[in-house]
Parts: sequence; structure tokens; C-alpha cells
Amino acid sequence: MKKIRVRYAPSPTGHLHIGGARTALFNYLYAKHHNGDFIFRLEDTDIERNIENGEASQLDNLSWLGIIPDESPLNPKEQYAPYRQTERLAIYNAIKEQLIQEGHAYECYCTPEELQAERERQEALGLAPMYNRELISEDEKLARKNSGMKPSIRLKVPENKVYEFKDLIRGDVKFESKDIGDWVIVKSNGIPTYNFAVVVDDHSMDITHVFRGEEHISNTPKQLMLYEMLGWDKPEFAHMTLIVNEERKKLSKRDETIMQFISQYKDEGYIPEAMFNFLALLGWSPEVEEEIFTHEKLIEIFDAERLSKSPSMFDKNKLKWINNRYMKELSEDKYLKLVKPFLVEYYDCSNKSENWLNLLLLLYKEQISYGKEIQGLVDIFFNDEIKYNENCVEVLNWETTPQVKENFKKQVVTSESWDEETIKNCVKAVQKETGIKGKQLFMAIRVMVSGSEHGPDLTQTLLLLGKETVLNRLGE
RNA sequence: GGCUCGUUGGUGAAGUGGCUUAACACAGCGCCCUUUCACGGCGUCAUUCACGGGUUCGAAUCCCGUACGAGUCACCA
Repeated sequence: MKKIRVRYAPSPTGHLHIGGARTALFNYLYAKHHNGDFIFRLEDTDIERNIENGEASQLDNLSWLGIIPDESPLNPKEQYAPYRQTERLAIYNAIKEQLIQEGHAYECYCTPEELQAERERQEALGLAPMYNRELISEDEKLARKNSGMKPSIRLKVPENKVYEFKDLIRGDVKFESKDIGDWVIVKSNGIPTYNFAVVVDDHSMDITHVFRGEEHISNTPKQLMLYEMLGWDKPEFAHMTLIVNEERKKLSKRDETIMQFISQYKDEGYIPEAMFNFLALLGWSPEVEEEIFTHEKLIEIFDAERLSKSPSMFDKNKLKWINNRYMKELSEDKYLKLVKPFLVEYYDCSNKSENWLNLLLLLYKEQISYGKEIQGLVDIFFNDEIKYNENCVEVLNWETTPQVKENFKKQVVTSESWDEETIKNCVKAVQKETGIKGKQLFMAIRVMVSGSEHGPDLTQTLLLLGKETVLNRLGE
């Protein structure tokens, strides 16, 4: 059997976003599961929209996720290089000439304005917009050619053909050639279009399987006709579900309800292994009931048959939950390293000791979902003013609360030191002297010193708050 | 508008003709644990699989139609 070769081929028009990352991930998992190769190739034919660092950014973010290509522009394999489409122009050109020679392609001298007008005309008539071979007359074409106008090259779509393929995810899909207009394979600037270049590249790079987004399904017949004209074997296709937002619309880069880019998750203190895990569950489900898997385990159990057909909604809560699971598994060192920068960046920590900061952070390790979440979570340790919400007011109004307050204050004032042991004894003393215990006691103290009925362990909280602050908050 | 794909609970989803009076997970709610909080544990949450027909002894699962949603129809990828 042929070695499995798959590819992720982004255009460097932006940074790695969720959809791209997932496409890369599934290709990667499929390849690794079958001991194949995962290739990174650049589809940089849209020169105008390419951004600086686009390639590096894609590669960096991929590698942050733990997806390392076996071949890329940075580690090419000689027989397949180069890996950037703009460096493969001569290859496409030769094929283009061949197609023209064989009568499969021709020069087109229509202007963008004419094409646009034609499209609008067809739409107004309720027709599917499609290229019209008779848009301009033969004489006009010749005149334009002689005036030195650069043509685009269009593929002559065969008549009455049915293009059929077996999609690994969707099963049999077929398109009729009559619904497809002659399409541009080489733009007038001499650069091939995606649908043309992708076929040439997939073939010459021995790509065996193509996992891509559903938005490409209607591109497939265009590519199939090229394989047929050129007499090449086609790869297997698998069209994955779209990722949609809460409105069930395809995730667009402008969507602000969801962070689109992998780098944003990195910047907010998410864990790469957790993202990897989460992404794998976006449109795919394992046979077993667990949902937390290591990188290696995912490679082992990945099965393309289990890719979903219906759109997957990006569930932010699920991501948070998965990330929290990974957070708990982190060693204390790694945890501190991940979260501390977010703490220091947001709060004034200049008069706090390293040890104090560490203890504080560790208090939240079990409940925190991602690094940046620490911001706002620990306000009570940094802000002098505390606000009491409605539930807290209720606690403050318990008839036992004033007693707890006075007695606890007395215990704290008379305590000689401020350590865990002392604090526990203070609380115990209050219980002994007032007879108040349980929630009436603990919750009252918690609310008085923190302004919230939720928070970390009370003793630890009091300890880190410090004796002075505790007394201040107990009032006068 | 044409073509293509999809439609299971608040959400992600399993399910490919009988084992399903629909798994698992997130969120919610309730209880337990902890003298409070968090973590954790347990329980509860679709008599029903968009709707209408049909095939079958039997359908979420197969067929047809309808509705709704999405993708795509670029010298973008």
C-alpha cells in the first residue's frame, strides 16, 4: 500500500485560526495514525492579500499546538520541493501550456467589469451566475489580444459530464458539468488560481488524502475534471463540517463573539495540549466515552470514519472545562509559570513577596480555567475597597453576624502572630465563646473579609490577606 | 435562483433496522463530602430523534416529499 501523505495548505493571508487549526489537526492525526507524512505547503497565490509573517505565524502556532510537519518550506524533501506555490510557477505554466495545446483551456480577454455586469444580469434573471463564452465577440478578442492585453486562462468545462466521488465523510456526491462555468486556471497576472494549483501540487507531491472544510465541496468537481484531463489519479477526499458560532453561521474572521485565532488562546493562558484535545473533538468523536486524551492517545484512536457530518458549534464552556482539567494536571511549577505573568501584569505586586504570590496562585489551581482568568478573580487581595453583593448583604444581616464580628475581631487583635495555626485558633475561639458554628460562623467571616460568599479556603484567605487587612475589613 | 450538504435535549454529541422506554460530556438544578468556599462524588434534566407520508413483524436508523438551516456559484483560498 502507498504511504499516506496528507497536507495542510494555508494561504498566508492571516494567522492560524480555529478552522485552519482543526483542518491541520485532522490531517495530522490521520497521517500519524497511519504512519504517514503530514506536509505543510503554502498557497500564496493571492499576492495582494498575503501578509508579512503569514507563513511563520502559521508554522509557529501549529508548533505551539504540537503539530510539527514532516515536510515544509523549512524542511523540504528534494523530490517534492519547493513548497510555496509562488515558487512553483514554472511547473504550473508547463501544465497550462499542455492544457491549451490539448484544447482543454483557452485565453479569455473579458474585463472584470464585463464579467461583473454579466453576473449581475444573470442574477437579475434569477439564473445561476456562470461564465458566458459569448460575452465578447471573436473580433473583439482578437483586437484586445493585438493591443497587448494580458488574458486569463480558462478551463473549457466538458459538456454533459457527471463528476462523482466518494467522500470519506459524506459518501457519494455528484455534480453535473452543466452547472459549472468555464473557470479561470491562470489569472491575467500569470499566477494560477487555487483550484488549478492545488491539483498540480497534490498530484506532484503524491498526496493521497485530502481533508478539508466543507466549503470546498463545490470546488471538488472542478478539480476532478482536471485530474481526468491530465490522466492523473485523484486523491481521496473528505469534507469536514464547518465550525459555526452560536448563530449557526460559519465562523467568520470578523466574528467577535468567539476568539478566532490560536494565538489569542495562547495569549490568554490556555494550554496547548488542551487546545489540541478540544480541537480534536470539534467535528469528531471517539468511540469510547472519555473525552480527555493525550496527543499520542488521539493519534492512536483517531478514525476518520467517525468524523461528523453536521456542523460543530464552537462551545466556549467546553473549552474552559477541558483547559481546567489540564490545569489541574499541571505540576505546581508549570502552573505558576503559566499563570503568574497574568497576575503580575494586572495587579500591583511590587510589595508582595514571591512566596506570597505563589501561595495565592496555588489557592486557585483547582478552579481556574485559563491563565488570564486570574485577573479579576483575586481582587480581594489587592483592592482595599470591597463591594458586597446582594447575597452578602443577607449574610451580614443574619442576627448572629454582629456577634461573630465583634468576637472574631477581639480574637484577631489579641493574637500574637499570624499563621495558619493562629488563625484556626481564632476561629475556634469565636465558636467556643459565642456558640455559633458552621455556616453561620464561617460564611459570616468569609463575607466580611472578602465581600463574596465564594472563594478559596478561608484560613488561607485570611493568612494571605494579612492581619492588618482583616482588621480593617472587620471595621472600626 | 441553481447546485451541494445538513437537521437527535439549553449545548457538544453517541447511535448505520430489533441490545435504545436514545450513551457520554458541558452547562443548569438538587443532594452528599468539607464546621464555610472550592475541588470531588451522587442524582435529575429528550416517552423522543424538524415535519408529513411510505417500506418493514419492527425505524432516530431505509425511501419519498415538505419545512428550516448552511455552504457554494470570484482573475479569494
